[in-house]
Amino acid sequence: MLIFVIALTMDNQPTISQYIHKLFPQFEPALKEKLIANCTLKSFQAGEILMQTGQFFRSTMLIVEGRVKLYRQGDEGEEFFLYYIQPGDACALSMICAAKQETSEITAKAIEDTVALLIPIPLMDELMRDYKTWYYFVIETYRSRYEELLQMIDHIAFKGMDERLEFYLKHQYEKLKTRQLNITHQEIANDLNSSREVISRLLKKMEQRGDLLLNRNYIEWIK
Amino acid sequence: MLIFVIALTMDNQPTISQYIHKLFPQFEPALKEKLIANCTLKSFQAGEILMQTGQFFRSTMLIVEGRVKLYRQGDEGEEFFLYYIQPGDACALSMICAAKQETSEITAKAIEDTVALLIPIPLMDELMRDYKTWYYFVIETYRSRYEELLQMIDHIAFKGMDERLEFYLKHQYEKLKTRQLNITHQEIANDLNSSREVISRLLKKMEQRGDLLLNRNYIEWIK
DNA sequence: TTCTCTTGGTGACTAATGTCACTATCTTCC
DNA sequence: GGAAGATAGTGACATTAGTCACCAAGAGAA
Repeated sequence: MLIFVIALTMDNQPTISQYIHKLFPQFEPALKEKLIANCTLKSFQAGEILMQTGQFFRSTMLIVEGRVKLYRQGDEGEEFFLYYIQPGDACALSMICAAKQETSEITAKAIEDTVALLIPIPLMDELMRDYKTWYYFVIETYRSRYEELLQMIDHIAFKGMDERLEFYLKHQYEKLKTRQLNITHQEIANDLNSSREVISRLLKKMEQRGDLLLNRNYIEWIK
Repeated sequence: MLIFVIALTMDNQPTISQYIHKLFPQFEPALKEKLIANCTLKSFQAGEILMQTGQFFRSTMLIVEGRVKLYRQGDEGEEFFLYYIQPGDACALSMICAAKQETSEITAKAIEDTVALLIPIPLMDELMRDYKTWYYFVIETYRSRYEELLQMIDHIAFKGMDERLEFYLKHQYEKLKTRQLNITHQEIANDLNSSREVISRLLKKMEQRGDLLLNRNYIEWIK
C-alpha cells in the first residue's frame, strides 16, 4: 500500500526537467540544463499566500502547476484583483524585487494547489547575461504585466462598474476556460472593490439582457 | 551674427558624452564609450508628441533634457496622466516595445523642450549581455514604472477625488520643485479624468483648509 | 425536522461625482 | 476702449455607486 502511494505521488509530480520542457520549450537547451541543475520545486496549497507586502524574495518564481491570483492591498485590507498567473508564467514582481532586493506591495495567493520553480537570485545575472532566450522571456514577462496594469487603469479610470464587471467575467471565462464560473457575488465585489448589492443588481441586468444565467454559487456565462 | 548663433547653440547643447557622464554616472566606462559611439540625439519642441498609440519604435530613448508627460488614452480621446519622465530616466515603454517590436498604447508628450538619446534597437541585446550596469538600469527602470502604475491603481481604485487631487498636486510640487504650479483647473481635470467644476470645488475646499492659494493660471502649494 | 449559515434579492436612502447653465473676471488682440 | 476668448465660481440637478435594513431560498448540521 505504501509503495502504491509513493508511485502515485511520483506519477503526479513531474520532474523539474519535465516541467521545463513542457512549459518553456522556447528556452535554449543550455538554459534548460542550467535551470534543471540549479532550481528547486516548491508546492503551495490552495489558499496559501505565496508572497505578501513587505516580504523579501530569495528566489524568482516560475509557476509550473496550478493558478495564482495577484492582489493589490488597500489601506483597510481591501483586496483589489490585478491578474492571474498560470503555468508557464513568471511572477514579474519576484523578478523585479528579487533583482533589486526590494519589498513588494502585492499579495499573491494560490487559488488552486500550485507548484513553483524557484530560481536562486544569484543565478539571475548569469542567466540574463548568457542566455538570450531567458532575456527575451524576462522582457516579455515585464511587457505583458505592464500591459495588464495599463488595461486595468483604463478600466477603473474610464469605465463604469457595469463595463468592468462584464470585462471581469469575460476574463474569468477566458482564463479558466469554462462558462460555469464558480464564484459568489460577494467575491466578485471584493475583486472589483465594490459591494455585493451593486454587483447583484448589475448581474441581474445582464441576465435580463441574456448575457448570462444566475445560479446559486455559480454564473453561466453565455455572451 | 551667424557665428555667434552657432557658438550659442554649441554652448547650450552638450555633447552625448557630456550628457552620459552627467546623467548616468553609474554606467561602467566601457558602456559609456559604447553609447557615445552608437547613439544619436534627438530634440523635441515643447508640445510635440514623442510617441503614440500604435506606433512602432526603432530606438529606445533616454531623456537627457526637458520633461515628458505620459498619458493613457481613453476610448473617446481622454488623456489620463500616468507619470513624468525626466533627464536620467528611460522610457520603459520604448524599451519593452522596442525589444518585442510591439505597439504602444501610450502617448508621450514633451511639456518642455526635450532632448532624448536614441539607442538603436539592435544594440539592446548586446548592451544587456555585455554590461551589467545597463542590465541593472533596465531592471530598475521597469521596477520603478511598475511601482508607479501600481500606485496609480491604488489611487483610482481606493481613493476619492479629493485625495487623488491632493496627491496630484503634491506630486507636481515634488517633481517640478516649485510651489507655484502653473496649471489650470481644466488641465488638472483632464489629467485626473474628472471635470473642471469638480476640481474647482475641491480646490476651493483645500484653500479654505489653508493647504494652498488659488490664483488665476497658477496655484500656490503651501502644505 | 429544525436551526443556522451562506448566498442572493430588493427598496430606501446617502454620498460622490458629473453635467448644465449662467455669471464674473482677466487677458489679448483689434 | 471694446470684443472675444480663456479661466474660474456657483447653484441646480442627474447619475452612479455605496450603505443599510430586511427578506427569502438553499445547504448543511444536529
